[in-house]
Amino acid sequence: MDIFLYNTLTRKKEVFKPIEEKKAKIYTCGPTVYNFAHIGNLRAYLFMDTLRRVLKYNGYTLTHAMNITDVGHLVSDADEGEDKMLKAARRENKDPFQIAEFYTEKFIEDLDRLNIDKPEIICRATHHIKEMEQYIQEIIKNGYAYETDDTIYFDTSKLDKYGVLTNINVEEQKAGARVDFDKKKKNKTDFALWIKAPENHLMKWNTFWGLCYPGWHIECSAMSRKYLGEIFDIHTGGIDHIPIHHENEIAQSKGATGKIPANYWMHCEFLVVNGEKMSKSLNNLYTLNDLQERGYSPSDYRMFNFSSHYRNKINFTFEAIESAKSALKRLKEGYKIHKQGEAHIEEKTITEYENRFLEAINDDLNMPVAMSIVWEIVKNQKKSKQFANLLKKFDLVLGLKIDEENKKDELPQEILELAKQRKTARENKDWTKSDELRDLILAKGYIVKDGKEGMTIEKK
RNA sequence: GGCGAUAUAGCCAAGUGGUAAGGCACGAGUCUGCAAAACUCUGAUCCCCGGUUCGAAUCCGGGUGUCGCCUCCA
Repeated sequence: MDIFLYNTLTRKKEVFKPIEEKKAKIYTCGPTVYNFAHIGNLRAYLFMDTLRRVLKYNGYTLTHAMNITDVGHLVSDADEGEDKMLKAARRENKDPFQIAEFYTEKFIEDLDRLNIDKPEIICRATHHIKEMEQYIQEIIKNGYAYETDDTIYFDTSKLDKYGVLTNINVEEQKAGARVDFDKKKKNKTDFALWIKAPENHLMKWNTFWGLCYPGWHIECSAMSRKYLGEIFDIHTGGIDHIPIHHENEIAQSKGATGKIPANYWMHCEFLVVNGEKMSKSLNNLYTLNDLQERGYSPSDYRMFNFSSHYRNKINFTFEAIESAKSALKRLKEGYKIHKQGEAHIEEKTITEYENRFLEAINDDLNMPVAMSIVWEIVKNQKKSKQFANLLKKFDLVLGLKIDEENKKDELPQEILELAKQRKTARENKDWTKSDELRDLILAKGYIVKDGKEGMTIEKK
C-alpha cells in the first residue's frame, strides 16, 4: 500500500517514493541542549517516532540521523549578546560543554521515557566542526558567500530563489520589517555561516578563518550530508523551522551542491496550552517531570498526542491529558480482556481491521483515525486472543506498551495494615468500620476497590 | 504591512462534495452492603451571510473570531 506524506515543499500530500526501494533516509532537527525539554518540544519527537514506526511497519529499513545542537546560536543576527548555551552556562555556573552534556543526557532520557524509537545516528554539532568548515569552504568556492570583518555570510541574492518553503517575497518582507538588520549584511535574508569568536567566547575552534564558531544552520547541512548523502528522503522538524532554519539549510545546500537536500519536508505543528503558545512568561511550560508530579505518565502524554493529527495544533489542557490517561487505562484493560477471550474471529474480519489501520497510518500518519479503529477492536463484543494479537501488532506503531502491566507501587506497611483491618471488618459485615477505613486509606492517598476476589488498593 | 493556520457536541478531536469517526466528561442503567472501578446506553447539521450543485461541514465569494510566524524557539 502506498504511503502518503504531506510535503511542505509542494504543499501537497504525495505518495512517498524513496530514493532506494524500501529504504528511507531521514534527517530530524534535534534539540538545542540548553535546558530540559518541555512537552511542546517532545511532541516533535513523538511525531518523528510515529513516522519511523509507520515506515518500519511498512517494511522499510531506516537510516535516520538527528543532530544535537550543543553549540550555541546567537540570540540575534547582530553579533551581540550571548548565545543560549552560554546563557545557560552562566545561569548554572558551569561551562557550556557541561551544560550540553547534562541536557543531552536528560533529553535522551525523555525519549526513552516516551518509548520513542531513536534515530540510528545521533550526532553532535561539536563533533562535526571539520565537516562544517569544509562545507562552508565549498559554499565560498562556489561564490555564495562574502566576508565582513568578523563574519562569513551566505549571500542569498546569488540564489535563483530564496524562500522555496515559505514562498516569501523578499521585497515585501523588507517593507514590513520591524527590525533593523545588521548593516554589514548585503541582504536582509543573508545569514551567518562562520563567526569570529570574541576573546571571551568559550566555544570556539581553530579553523581556516581563525578562532571561530559556526552559524545557526550549517551543522544540519554538514551532518545530514555526511550521514545521508547530498539528497536524502525526508527531512523533519518543528513548524517553526520552516521560515528560517530550513530555508537556510536549503540555501546552503544549493550553495554547496546545487541541490535541495531532501525530497520530502515534514513539519510538526505546535502544541499550545489553553489555546496559547507555551512560554515562560505565561508560566505554562511543562516538562515530563511536571506531568508526572501531577500523576500523568509519559505514556499518558503519548496517548494524548494521538488525539490530534501532527499537522494540526494540539491543545494541551489538564482536562485533555486526564482524558488520555483514562482512555489509555481502558485500552490496556480492553486488551487484557481480549487476551483471555476464547471467541473465534474470521480471518476476513481481522484482515479488514488490519487494512483500515494501515490505510489510516499511511494517510500522512493519521493517528486519530488509527485510534478509532483500535477502539472498534477493543470494544468488539467478541472477546478473542486474535484481537489481542492484532492490537499488539498495532502497538508496534502506537508504542503504548499495551502488553505491559501497570507498575504496581509497593504499598507502605501502614496501608497494608489498614487493609488487613478493613478485611476483618468486612468479614464481620461491619460496614461502618469498613467505610471509615476506606476513607482513611483514601486520605493517605490510596484508592480502595472491592472486586469479586477481594479488595485491591492503588495509589491515587 | 506580509506570510500562514484555524473555527465541528461541555472538553480533546477525525472527516475536505453524498448525508457528522473516536476518546474523555456528564446523565441513565447493570454490578455492589454502600461507594469506587468495570461494562452497556445516551448527545452536535458542523462561526455568520450569500452562491455553485440533485446534494456542502466539505467547493467559491464576502464577513467575523482566534492563533502563530515575520527576532531564538519543536
